[in-house]
Amino acid sequence: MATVKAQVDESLRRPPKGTRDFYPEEMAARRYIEDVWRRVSIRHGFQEIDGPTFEALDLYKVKSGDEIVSQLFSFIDRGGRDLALRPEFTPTLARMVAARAAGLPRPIKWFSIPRCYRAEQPQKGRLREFMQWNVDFIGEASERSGGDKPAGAGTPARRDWSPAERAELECLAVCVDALREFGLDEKDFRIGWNHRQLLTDVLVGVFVPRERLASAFYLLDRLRKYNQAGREELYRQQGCAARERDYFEFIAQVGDHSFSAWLEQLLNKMGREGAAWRSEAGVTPESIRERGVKLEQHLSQSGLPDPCWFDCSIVRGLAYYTGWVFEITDRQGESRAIAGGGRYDQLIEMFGGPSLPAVGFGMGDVVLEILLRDRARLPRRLLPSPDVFIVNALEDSAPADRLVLELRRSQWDEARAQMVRPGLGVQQSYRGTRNIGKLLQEAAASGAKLAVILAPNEWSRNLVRLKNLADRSEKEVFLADLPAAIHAALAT
RNA sequence: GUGGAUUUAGCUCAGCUGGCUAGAGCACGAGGUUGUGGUCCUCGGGGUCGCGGGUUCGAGUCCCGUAAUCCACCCCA
Repeated sequence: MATVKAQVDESLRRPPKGTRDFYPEEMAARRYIEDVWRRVSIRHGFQEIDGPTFEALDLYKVKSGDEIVSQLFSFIDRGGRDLALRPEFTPTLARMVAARAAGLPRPIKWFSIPRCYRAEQPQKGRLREFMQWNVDFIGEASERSGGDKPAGAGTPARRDWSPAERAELECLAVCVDALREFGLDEKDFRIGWNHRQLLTDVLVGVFVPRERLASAFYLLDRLRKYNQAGREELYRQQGCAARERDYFEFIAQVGDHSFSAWLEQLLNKMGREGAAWRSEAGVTPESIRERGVKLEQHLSQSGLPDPCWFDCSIVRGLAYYTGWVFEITDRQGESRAIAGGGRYDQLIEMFGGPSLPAVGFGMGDVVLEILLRDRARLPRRLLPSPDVFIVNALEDSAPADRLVLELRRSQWDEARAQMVRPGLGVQQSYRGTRNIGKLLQEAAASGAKLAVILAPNEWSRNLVRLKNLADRSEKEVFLADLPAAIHAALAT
């Protein structure tokens, strides 16, 4: 063969920045993760959907604003349309729900496993192309809040919400169930929750003027990540008064605790300072406590195997979350977020649909896989194994080739319209050697449960040897009886 | 987009302050005992030392640039 000069530059020999090649091992790991996601979703009664990999650029501006564009891979098609590779699935979901909302049975319980794209600077756990499991529970309202209209612009929507909420619980349950199925438990992850309205009410009541709420949320999001000096800098930047700074410092010392304990601490501090609760719209410490505790009890006493902690630092940037939010983080790592989501009651409406309440969450494959590898929780053997490995020690290769194809074929009974015998996963060696020892070694490495040995002495009597690779036992079988013998051996 | 660290074979790495044809283990491939398993032995394919310049008689080693990776920012849907 003539040699050809390479036509590609060195830089073209690597996958583009922030993307991955999936060789068989990596592909098997990805499939394993996706299979768990899919299996658990279906078990919990969710149906799978998907949409286009790219959408109109404007679709992503609806909820995230213009600044999102710099973080998207966007392009213009030949008709001059602005398009973008999907950075997330929620806008597509909202579009799909809005388009058929009238005809869909409620609640709508959908999940998806889309490939998503973000033009970010890649880091550990953050790539430019990744898979993201999305689970959404749409149409199940908080009690007596279903048809609510959003409150006037400027003030967050206030509704007579009730913590007795199934959608929140189901989303959390399916998420935790998947993590459990991956072999993770409370030593590996921590569930934290917060509530937009609840937190707003507390902040306003205790120490934050309403016009400084946005700044307060921003601070809460970051307090945990900074040391003392970093926090002081933040307070200065945000123009915090001494009293605000004092409260934030107090709040920053968060650990695992219940909502009521957290609230109690704040109220005690207020009491010591002789400060008064700033009452607005009839919100009192007691009413807040009652709501928070009710939600907390609902989440923690509904059979979830893991405790849920109140965590006011979970803000989740998105403007579209309207109530409960949650985040599951890695306990041992640097609090990497494994999954996160919450309630977004106005989003479907933003995309032109009816007012439909919804709860959903996302979980990416990148952080999850790193976590599973760290904890050695990926199954040892991920590559698919054949059922049978044919070891050919005959001079001729034709009989083995014939046997391989025969065993691989399934058999369909036309008259009874049913499968009589399923095809088997069969491999044989592509090497030239007839050394049975080496071939058996290859058979064992393939992960096959059985080996069929074709060798002259037996072959001359129409016999083959059927070997169980696990316990190394073997027996002679007539060629004609082989399929039945294999199926019998596999069944045990 | 900004700053820091790193880059030698497919993987993990060695290569002292510049000096023979750049190495090991694992992995991969071929073979050895005329028919039974992760062993052993032999042999082999593989590296423009990330890439490009510079200094030097001489650069894997020193200097500059650049790319990629990781980390910290920004951002986090």
